[in-house]
Amino acid sequence: MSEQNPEQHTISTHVEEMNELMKRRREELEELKRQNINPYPYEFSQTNFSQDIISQYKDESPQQSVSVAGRIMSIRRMGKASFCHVQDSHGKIQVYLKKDEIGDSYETFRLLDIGDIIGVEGYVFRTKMGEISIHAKRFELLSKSLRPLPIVKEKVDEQGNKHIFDPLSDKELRYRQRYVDLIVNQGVKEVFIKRTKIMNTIRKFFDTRGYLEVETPILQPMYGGAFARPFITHHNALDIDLYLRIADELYLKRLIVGGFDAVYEFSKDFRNEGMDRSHNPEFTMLELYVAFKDYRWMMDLVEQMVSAVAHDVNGSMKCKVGGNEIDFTPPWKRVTMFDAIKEFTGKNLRSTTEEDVKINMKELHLEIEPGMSWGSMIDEIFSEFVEPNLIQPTFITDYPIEMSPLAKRHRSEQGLVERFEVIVNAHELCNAFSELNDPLDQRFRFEEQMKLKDKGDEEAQVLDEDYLRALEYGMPPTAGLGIGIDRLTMLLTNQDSIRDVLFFPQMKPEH
RNA sequence: GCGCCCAUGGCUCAACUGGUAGAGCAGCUGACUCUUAAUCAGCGGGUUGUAGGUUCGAGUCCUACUGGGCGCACCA
Repeated sequence: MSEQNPEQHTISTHVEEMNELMKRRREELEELKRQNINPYPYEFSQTNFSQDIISQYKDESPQQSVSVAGRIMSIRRMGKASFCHVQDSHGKIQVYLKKDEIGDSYETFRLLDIGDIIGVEGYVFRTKMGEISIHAKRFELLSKSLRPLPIVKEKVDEQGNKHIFDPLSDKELRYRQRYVDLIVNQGVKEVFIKRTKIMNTIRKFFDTRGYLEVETPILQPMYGGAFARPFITHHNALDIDLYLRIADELYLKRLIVGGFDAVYEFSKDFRNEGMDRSHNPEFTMLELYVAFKDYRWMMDLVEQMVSAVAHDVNGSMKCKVGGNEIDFTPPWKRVTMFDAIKEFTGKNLRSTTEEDVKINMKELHLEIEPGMSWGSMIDEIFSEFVEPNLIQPTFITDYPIEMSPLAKRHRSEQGLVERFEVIVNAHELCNAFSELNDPLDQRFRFEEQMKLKDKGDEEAQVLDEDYLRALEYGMPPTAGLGIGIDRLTMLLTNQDSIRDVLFFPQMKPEH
């Protein structure tokens, strides 16, 4: 039955689910076919973009012929002449069609709707009311739309301010049907274009320094490089379970062992955890590893890179995020974790015992959960009392060793590792350390993690024997970095939900 | 996972303490060959997320479910 003529499908299925608006459009589709107009032709030679036409128009110049293609976003019919706005990938332009000019096809235009995609050929002119428009000589239907689009109207007032009326605001519809959101909501595209620009700028920044972009496995026989519960899948032919990566860290460092000086990857990572404004089950992490460098060097690099990206994307080192203005101009403040805690709690916890910290936790009214180590309590105090206060980009350095099984012991501070995070707008933006390359210490740290795992910590890391084998061959001193691309995009585009920087955020099934 | 809030025509929203659903835009018919949130005249469109319950009567109250939002937890 696969040879059925598509013609026979047109009004067949799902008629009962259709409302009158959709039925009406199918009737128009039939009418177009009856008139021998192909509602879905194969190509159109589009030579101009709406925005270029508008920005390049000069009243004195001779008539310019143009050809644009896009979606009809509004129609104003006045008997034998009509105006409509056509939206292409760059913007919108008004089109003027009159019967004297386009003849019989004016009747075809009567069968068109908001949402239909057309191609228009004509010349550019300015209307009496002052809007640069296209006087159509000819138009062609390029795709008939069968569903009514949400109608968003806008008005530009005398001061040139745009007023949007009834924007499509239903978040569920916007996320589930992002295509509709992109069509009708101005500005949504901009966020995603910026997202790509951010990644391109980072790529350029690294490439000019000779760092190699690489790809490593997403399906891993063993997961590692972060604290998180993984997604599990199954390979039928091998009959083994595989994990979707939670990080690519251990693979990139294997490549450093293999002799690359610097490798990076934009890594789609997957973590089987709760979802909220800053967490999507799949997200994008940039990881970079550079041989013969340490975390101090990495701080300078991060400062340069992020400020370059901010400037490239927004044309300024400063950007508005919520109610704050964030200034990415280097140098950023650098403060150790313990100095930061002292600054915001008045407590010096650097040379304390586990018992001392417990007393301080109580004084600060924080709950002590069973099995909390010295390091995890310090971390808790930090996230409660320090992090919320850090708005401008700030390097927090030198973390407790328990929280960082892949980071190198601090060269001079007992119980700490050489690690930093950058906090911006009260959230972690990146995480970096001098990488642990002592294979014996790494084995010891993995074993500590395994003990936690045995105690029921589902997020403790697992011992990776092959990774240890790689380290045993010798890894040079290395600096490593991870940056959440989604969160960086949120910052630079002033979006407060990760769903607004992902085209298709994870949603529960519709029905 | 827990708590709070939300769900009404294609879209944006209304409907006082429960009285049997209304507007704007979009759509349709007609008028209009420089309009622009076009205008003018007329018309149609809803088993109010789903399933139960209370009531003479439920969009409105109750219960469960589904989906969404926010917060908390989890989140290295």
